[in-house]
Amino acid sequence: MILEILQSRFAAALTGLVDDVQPLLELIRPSQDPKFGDFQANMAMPLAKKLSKPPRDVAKQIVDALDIDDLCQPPELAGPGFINLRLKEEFLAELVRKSLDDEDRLGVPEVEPADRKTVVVDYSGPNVAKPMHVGHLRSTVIGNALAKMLRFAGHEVITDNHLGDWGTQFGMIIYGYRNFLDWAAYEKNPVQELSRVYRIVRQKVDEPNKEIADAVLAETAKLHAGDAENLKLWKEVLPNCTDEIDRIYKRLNISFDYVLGESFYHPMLQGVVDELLQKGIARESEGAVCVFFDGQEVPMLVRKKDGAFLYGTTDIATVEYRMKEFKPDAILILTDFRQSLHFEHLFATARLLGYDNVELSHIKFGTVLGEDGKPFKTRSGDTVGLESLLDEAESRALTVVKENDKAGLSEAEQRETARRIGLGAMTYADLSQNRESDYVFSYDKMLAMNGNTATYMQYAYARVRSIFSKGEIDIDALRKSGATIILSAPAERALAIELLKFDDALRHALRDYRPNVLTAYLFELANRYSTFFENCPVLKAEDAAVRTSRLLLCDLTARTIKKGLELLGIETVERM
RNA sequence: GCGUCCGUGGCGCAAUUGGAUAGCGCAUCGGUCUUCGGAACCGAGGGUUGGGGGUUCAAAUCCCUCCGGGCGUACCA
Repeated sequence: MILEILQSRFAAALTGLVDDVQPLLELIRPSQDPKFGDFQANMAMPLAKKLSKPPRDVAKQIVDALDIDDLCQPPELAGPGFINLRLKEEFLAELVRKSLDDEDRLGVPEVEPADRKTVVVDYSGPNVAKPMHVGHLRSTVIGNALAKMLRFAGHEVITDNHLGDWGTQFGMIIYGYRNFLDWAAYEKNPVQELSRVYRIVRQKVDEPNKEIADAVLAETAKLHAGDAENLKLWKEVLPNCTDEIDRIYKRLNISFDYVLGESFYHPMLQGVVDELLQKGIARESEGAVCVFFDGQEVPMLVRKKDGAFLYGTTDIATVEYRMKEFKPDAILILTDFRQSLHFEHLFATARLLGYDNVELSHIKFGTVLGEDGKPFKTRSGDTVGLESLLDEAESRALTVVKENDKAGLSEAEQRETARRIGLGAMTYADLSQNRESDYVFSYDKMLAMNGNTATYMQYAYARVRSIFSKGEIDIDALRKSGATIILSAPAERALAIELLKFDDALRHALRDYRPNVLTAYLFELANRYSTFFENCPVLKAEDAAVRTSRLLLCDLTARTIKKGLELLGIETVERM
């Protein structure tokens, strides 16, 4: 909010100097050091180059043309041509007031109607044949956060879970079902037993055991060709798998607008291949049907020589379906970065098909690694199931909750608190890291509750709330009072400025689809609040006006933290 | 081989995409409490941003080169 206002003032001062002022306005930023003021404008240097004048002269020229006295102290020139701005208390107070009065959005504006997009967010996408594991958490948690943030920003968001319910892994399941199934175990826990036979087959294929590998491919091809027996088996097995997955989503508190798995697109695949051939986009090579790309040796295969379709075929069908059905401006697909080449190929093919008016983005993220630096497995070679991870998170949280409980929570309240804290810790661990980096799996790290963690923020939130309950404050009356915001103490001022950066943090996070920008902001906000909390007594403030003002700052802080965490898919607690 | 991503205090990571003295968490050491929740706060030590060269008023960021690593590289997803 601050930034937009400053930008409009600078825009006025810059008119006539360049054709396009927008890139220059981007160079107005929060100062990293308080001694340089609150914000700094860095456009004089690049502009000086264009005008071939000394940068300090250009800076001076900008400052002279700048009408900004109502917002800040006289701008200061520094270094090669930085323009440093220190905001006036009244201006900050006015903006804080606006945010306070904005019930749902806390002063964050929605995107302009012209910029409003329809965005398909494709995330999670587990293979239904095997239990979900830690690797799926990244796609699920990051996708969920981005979808929420985009929605809050004012975009039309369509979430779609592209289940892996039709690929070669099903050939393995079918083969395993026929040859290795323990019926008693299957009756008892179908998914666990299916995943056991899946692992057996998988291992044999990897050995490699050519006979079994061929048999698996044959089962897959039969399924895809419509073989009645295999289809029947698929239909028998699938509901068990999806039930299992749904249970986990429920626990993670995640839902989708659509769950259109690979099998949904199967009827369209032949058409896709025909279309690609017909338009001369694909051709036959070594018995397979392929799309080749300029300057690249490896093609994307859309039909194998045995007639079966592939990942790429399904994904093209998916793009076509989404374009027809949803008419999106953007399609975001969240997967592991190891699939980068595939998506380059897919998007290039989509453009060849004429879909060039849509943003197609592969939102990639790093791999979850074990301590050996290899993709994560337990000692026995299994992946860590998501459910056991959730259990662990909650039980660790419960221990901490019990140790620290001073509020006298009931047993049920303790459990619910632990659930929110444990789940929040896990979610936050994923979101707070730059998504493109790999990370080494560790319970301690994932479930940490000190430092830059969800728990720290939840704690900050609970502390704010406790002020209101302790003081028996009527929040509605307080908000409606229209009381003056006073920002004379440095900690009050710093907190207010941080609160007003919420919309900037969101915009920045969405620009690169990076939730960690938002977590960093929230952490900073919680820090500022802690400093404020230490230095500025609220209930025992020196006079009534200061007390009211501080209560309002507390209120806005609590609401901002709550909203921010909510956008990340993390719940808050009133007491902990 | 080719493509691609990466290398930042002991460890784990940031750095608003080229901006001022590279920040934060953990760990280590020291300090703060008769005040609203100590799951807190304040401070200290620790860095030639893998090496070298270049572009620029300005480089962790861009270019070249070398070293080290991850991933991908035709019928898995």
